[in-house]
Amino acid sequence: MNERAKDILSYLQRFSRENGYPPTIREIGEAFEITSTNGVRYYLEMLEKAGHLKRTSKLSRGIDLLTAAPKPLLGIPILGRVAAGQPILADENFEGRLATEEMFGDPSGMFALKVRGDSMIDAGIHEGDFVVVRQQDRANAGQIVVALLEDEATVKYYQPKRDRIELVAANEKYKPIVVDRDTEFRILGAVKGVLRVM
Amino acid sequence: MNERAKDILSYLQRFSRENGYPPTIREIGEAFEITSTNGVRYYLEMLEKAGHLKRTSKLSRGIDLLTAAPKPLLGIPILGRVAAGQPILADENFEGRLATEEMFGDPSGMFALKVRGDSMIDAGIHEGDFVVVRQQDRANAGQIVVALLEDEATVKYYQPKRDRIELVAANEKYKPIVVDRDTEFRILGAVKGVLRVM
DNA sequence: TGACCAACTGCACGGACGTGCAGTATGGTG
DNA sequence: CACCATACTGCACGTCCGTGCAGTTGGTCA
Repeated sequence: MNERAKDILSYLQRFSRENGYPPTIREIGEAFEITSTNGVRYYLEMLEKAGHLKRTSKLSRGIDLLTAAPKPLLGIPILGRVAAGQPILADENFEGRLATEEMFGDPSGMFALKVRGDSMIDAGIHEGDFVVVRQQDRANAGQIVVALLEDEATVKYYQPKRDRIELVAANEKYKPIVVDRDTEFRILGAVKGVLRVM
Repeated sequence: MNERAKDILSYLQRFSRENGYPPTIREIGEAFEITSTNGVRYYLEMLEKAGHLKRTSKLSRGIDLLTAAPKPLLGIPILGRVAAGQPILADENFEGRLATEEMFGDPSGMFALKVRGDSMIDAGIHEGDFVVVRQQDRANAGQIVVALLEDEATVKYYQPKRDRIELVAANEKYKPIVVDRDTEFRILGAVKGVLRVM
């Protein structure tokens, strides 16, 4: 695949993005000063063989781009070592991207809650933070869970005992909440992350 | 705009997404069992007047969708009050979505760093957390900044004094770092958020 | 110098496609 | 019951568009 073919491919991508539909053979020809439709077809066949697009025969604008344009760099770059002198966003520093998708995986079955109160402050969860929760109705001992206690959702450490469940705060000021069998209680999910916006 | 028009609009969106180009009038007609092309045109005009699309006359597949299909639900839903009985992910609870784009705005000029050490633990920034940083070379007193001190990046409170700068930790164990005029020092950015994955 | 290939031109054909106009079934409203 | 709007049908017209085939141009290599 030569330079001109690549130019045509990126033209196809730009045209599709701007117009919402791909160009016709003749429109491509105009853009590249190819007067014959077969001059264009020559390149389209080339691009199709190279796997960059799929054509539907006899269909106007039947060009389906397979190599989508690279995403506009979603997310915030994560940097590793930052040394003096070199620009911060240099490639050597780059370690990945911060995007909720990447960090927490499939968002279905996940939700977030804004934290009220300071009961989990020793776990680094402050008032106003968002906790990222994976929906589940069971949890392991010691996990931080979101639980529903008499119509209110709370974030606490989960400590099941023989005959009861204790919900322990991460703050000396608060005593553990003891949940016995008679209390309406439900685990909503396990805390998988914390996000704070300042 | 009626129900059928909405159906047609979402068909247009699905078709475009799946094929890379919008359908022709006749293709729409087939999908909705409208035998006359003018039956379809009737709806296209309606949708165009309602501002959902723009048509280029005399052009095959000249449909430009303006109301883009809702994104495939990027991000994690943020819930407000969660009450017993009703399903967690009910609409009434929904308060927005957790996505780095939405929370921190334009990602250009932003970066993230993994925190080492416990010097900011009282500010709820723990070892292993990511701090989200907006690149800037100045900061206000009291802001948490990422600063470059002799080839090492540190996260601290920024406290400028008359003749020196103090970088204060949020942990009793550490004394403020005093930066005088002779020390190589640079502010990399201001901390705008914290993200922890557990 | 002649064979060969890449990169086209030129043209005709037929079907796909948008447009315009006229007409109609259906269901409400005064 | 007439009147009107909605939601179409039916058809002809012209042009847009992809296809097929034949031919040309310029460069390279033996």
